[in-house]
Amino acid sequence: MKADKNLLSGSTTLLVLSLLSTGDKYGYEMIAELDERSDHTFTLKEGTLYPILHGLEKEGAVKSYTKEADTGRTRKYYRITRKGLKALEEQKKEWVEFSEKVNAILAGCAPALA
Amino acid sequence: MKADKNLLSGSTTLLVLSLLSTGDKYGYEMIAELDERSDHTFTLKEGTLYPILHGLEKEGAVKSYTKEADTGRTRKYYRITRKGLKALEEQKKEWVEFSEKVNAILAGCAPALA
DNA sequence: TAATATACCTCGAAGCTCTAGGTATGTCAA
DNA sequence: TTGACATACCTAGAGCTTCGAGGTATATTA
Repeated sequence: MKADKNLLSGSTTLLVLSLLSTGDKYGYEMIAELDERSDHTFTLKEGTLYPILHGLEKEGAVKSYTKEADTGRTRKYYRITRKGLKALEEQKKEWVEFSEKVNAILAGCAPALA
Repeated sequence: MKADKNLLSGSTTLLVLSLLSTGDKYGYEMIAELDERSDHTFTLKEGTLYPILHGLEKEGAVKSYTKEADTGRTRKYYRITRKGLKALEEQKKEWVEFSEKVNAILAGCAPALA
């Protein structure tokens, strides 16, 4: 499980932007959706996600607004910007190249021990 | 480029063990081989690799021995152990699962902006 | 003989995530 | 109505990983 945590490092922004590309979402919702859609592999902690969202907003990749839910509770929604979409495309491309190269290295390694 | 650095995080040990599974190697050699086989995507720094090798040796995943090269220069070779091979298999499996899940999330995201 | 490449090493800075705390509100059961 | 729990947001500091920058030493080559 520890390895997963480290692997996750570096792809969290990509995952968050990817989520937001399908529609506006609020923080708590993103954590639940990522956790569910990854079968509990990507279980972002709040202490991880919120700073990331603040950072993305500061660099203009997302914009936030508050909206009241049916429950009466106030939520802070995030919407991806054009700039964010461009960043998403770029990071997606980097991820594909990266993963292909890791797979190429792994393909060249010896098979499992008997 | 920054993203690559972060993506690399967490997969370095996997890559190093993978290299060693094809034969004994010394540090400087691993750096060059990884760099070349990845088209300069995985350019491990010495300050990164040597501490990793020391850590792997401490936990019994590799063993080191010195050997004199034809040039007369002394090199420190590393050999992967049975324990290291098991770790490699495990990390390989984790990587495959992880990358598949990232791809699944990405597949669900909106297409590129026009 | 001086510069460069090889080959090893360590320390402190920087970046990212997590842990652990805090605040506040809505829901539901006792 | 009150206490527990889930929802929903936030931050500060610890921990882990990589990198940058430096150091040491030897072989090659100009």
